[in-house]
Amino acid sequence: MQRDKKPTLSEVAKLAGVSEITVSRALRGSASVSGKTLLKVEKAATSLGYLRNRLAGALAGGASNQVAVILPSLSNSVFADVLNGLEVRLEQAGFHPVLGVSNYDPQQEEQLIRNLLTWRPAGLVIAPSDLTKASHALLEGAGLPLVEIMDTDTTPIDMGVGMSQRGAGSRMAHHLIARGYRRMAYLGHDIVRDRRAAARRDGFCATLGKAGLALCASLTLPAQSSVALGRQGLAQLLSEASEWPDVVYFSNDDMAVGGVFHCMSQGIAVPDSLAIAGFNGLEIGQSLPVPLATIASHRTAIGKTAADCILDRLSGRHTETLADLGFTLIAGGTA
Amino acid sequence: MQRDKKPTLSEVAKLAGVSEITVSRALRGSASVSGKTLLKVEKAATSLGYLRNRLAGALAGGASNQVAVILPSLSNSVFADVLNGLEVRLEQAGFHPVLGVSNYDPQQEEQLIRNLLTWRPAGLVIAPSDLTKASHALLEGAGLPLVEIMDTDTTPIDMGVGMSQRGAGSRMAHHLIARGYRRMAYLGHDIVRDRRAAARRDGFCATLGKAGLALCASLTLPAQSSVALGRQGLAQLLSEASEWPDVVYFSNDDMAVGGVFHCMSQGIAVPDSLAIAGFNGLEIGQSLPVPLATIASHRTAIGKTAADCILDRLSGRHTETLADLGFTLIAGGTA
DNA sequence: ACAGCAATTGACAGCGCTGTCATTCAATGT
DNA sequence: ACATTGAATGACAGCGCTGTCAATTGCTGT
Repeated sequence: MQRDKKPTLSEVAKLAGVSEITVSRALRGSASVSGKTLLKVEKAATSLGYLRNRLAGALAGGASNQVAVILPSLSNSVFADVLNGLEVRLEQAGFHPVLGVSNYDPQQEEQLIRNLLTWRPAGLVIAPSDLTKASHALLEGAGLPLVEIMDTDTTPIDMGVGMSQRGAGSRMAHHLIARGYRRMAYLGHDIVRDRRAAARRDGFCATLGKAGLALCASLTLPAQSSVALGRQGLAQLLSEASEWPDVVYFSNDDMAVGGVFHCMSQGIAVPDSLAIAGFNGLEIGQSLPVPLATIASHRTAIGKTAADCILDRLSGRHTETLADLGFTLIAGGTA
Repeated sequence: MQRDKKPTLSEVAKLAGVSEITVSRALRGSASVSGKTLLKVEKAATSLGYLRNRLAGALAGGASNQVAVILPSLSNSVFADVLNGLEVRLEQAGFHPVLGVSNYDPQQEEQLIRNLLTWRPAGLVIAPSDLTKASHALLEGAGLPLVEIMDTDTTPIDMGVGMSQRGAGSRMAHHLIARGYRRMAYLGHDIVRDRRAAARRDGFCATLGKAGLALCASLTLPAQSSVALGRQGLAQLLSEASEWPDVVYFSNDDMAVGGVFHCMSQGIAVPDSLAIAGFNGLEIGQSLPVPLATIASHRTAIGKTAADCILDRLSGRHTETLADLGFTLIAGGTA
């Protein structure tokens, strides 16, 4: 590892026998550089192993090519998918995500926003957990393309990409009612922190209510969602419930898959003795011996679309304020 | 969204009635600022909504607080875990990961290294897919703390954190032999691109060989690993195999879980008719009705340790060249 | 041959901050 | 009382690059 200073523009310029600014233009692919000088410059640059310093470039020119991304969690594969979609699109455009994870903690989220903004990113994508007043103010005053992702139930500050979480919950309620289920139970993970899971639950319950129904059992576990939690949670729910439910609506597919596993290990027939429904449309759920009834969220698309919003805005193109990417019911076989 | 220029140091200085450098020192928490001026400065800064510009700071001072992270994929939850570990540690220290995903493509990887280095990150963490000569040269000449993660089978350029993939394969072979299995099959995903999966397979086969055994069937599918691929792949493997194997060693847990699902849906008793082993120790495998036999890699720890390596090096502390975090055999119940 | 024009190239002045060294000033020791 | 010290503050000069505008060049048409 050589510790020497990296070569600078002016050294390349000297070697190529042109001015710094010409090197700068040549290396950035400006049109107003003749083929001959371009060649000279490129030769000089590679022979010196020159790497431009984008810190300096961004400071001088304003454009940063970094996009701040704030997610509430990475253990949840949903956000990994979103990040994946984001990264792909950003990379295509020569941009890079700078990542922050808030752990569903508003304070940490605010700190993250503040810190990431100090890098003067070209844009900011956030899956908000719960914005503090200060967070809100920071975002409003940031003066950069800003996309709030994951749900469309609230009005975005600048742009929004996602789906109606409430609507998804409602849709599943309609579906389960239509399938003839009546005794419905809910099993969720930490709903206080995951406000989108809470919105799905609310939508679900509201639709039940309109049909004159109500949850016959409900359990919310104060922990991160996981397959193990779903499995253990279903055992608890069933042992505590006063009556055996027809169907359990889980806060997401991880939990629901855990529920399916519990049933398998206890010999509970799914869906005949107990039906199971989830949310997200994860691959694992669809690869089960009996595919999971769920609602597919278009996670990767959300990431891609969010990236597009930022990129479009930066290139001056028109952008929608709110992109609702919807969701897709997967009837599956478990409900 | 106000588009106005952001307030600068000198405006804060003017308002606080001190010099720019004093503001700079105050806001960075330097010791040599009196309590009184510190207060004045902080008041002025908040009243203006001042956010430091770290672009300028890094350019002037050299220290960047960004760490470049290059991973081959994000769809694989393994890398999401690693990234998670990295992010947690970096965030604690006030650093941020800047992400690049190479898709197991050496060219893209090289491009990524080049691009990310232009941001003059404080360090670089890479899960190499396959470094080109140019990649290698870039990394060697980068002159920054550099950690190669995931496997310890090759000598790192600077620092390495991971485990022996070959050793993990070998360990599982020993285990399966000890359990009395003899007719062993292998089912893997795209091994040409995933050289770590290939290393595990090699280690597995080498150990079989030493015991006078060989794979009785083997199938490598040219696709990204997934549960669905494992499920479909096992069906194919079994239909093509000349003899029924005792056990199938899968390239990872995703694939293995798919294998378990295939068995479930076909009524193949696991492990009595067919045993199944994987790699990674994913939560899903351990939540199955019968927990998966596998080898747990310490993914989050790898991320954390890699971050620590960077941070330690930056603060001048001594760092190991190679940290082997090992792995843990989980006997499970499927083999 | 010469004005007129587009294509190239360059000089200069910062972008907003921090390292370095110099300065100020009050507190200390004898 | 006076030199000595340390704490607190400031002046200055860049970090490496790019936007702006000016200067140069080589062509064109007449």
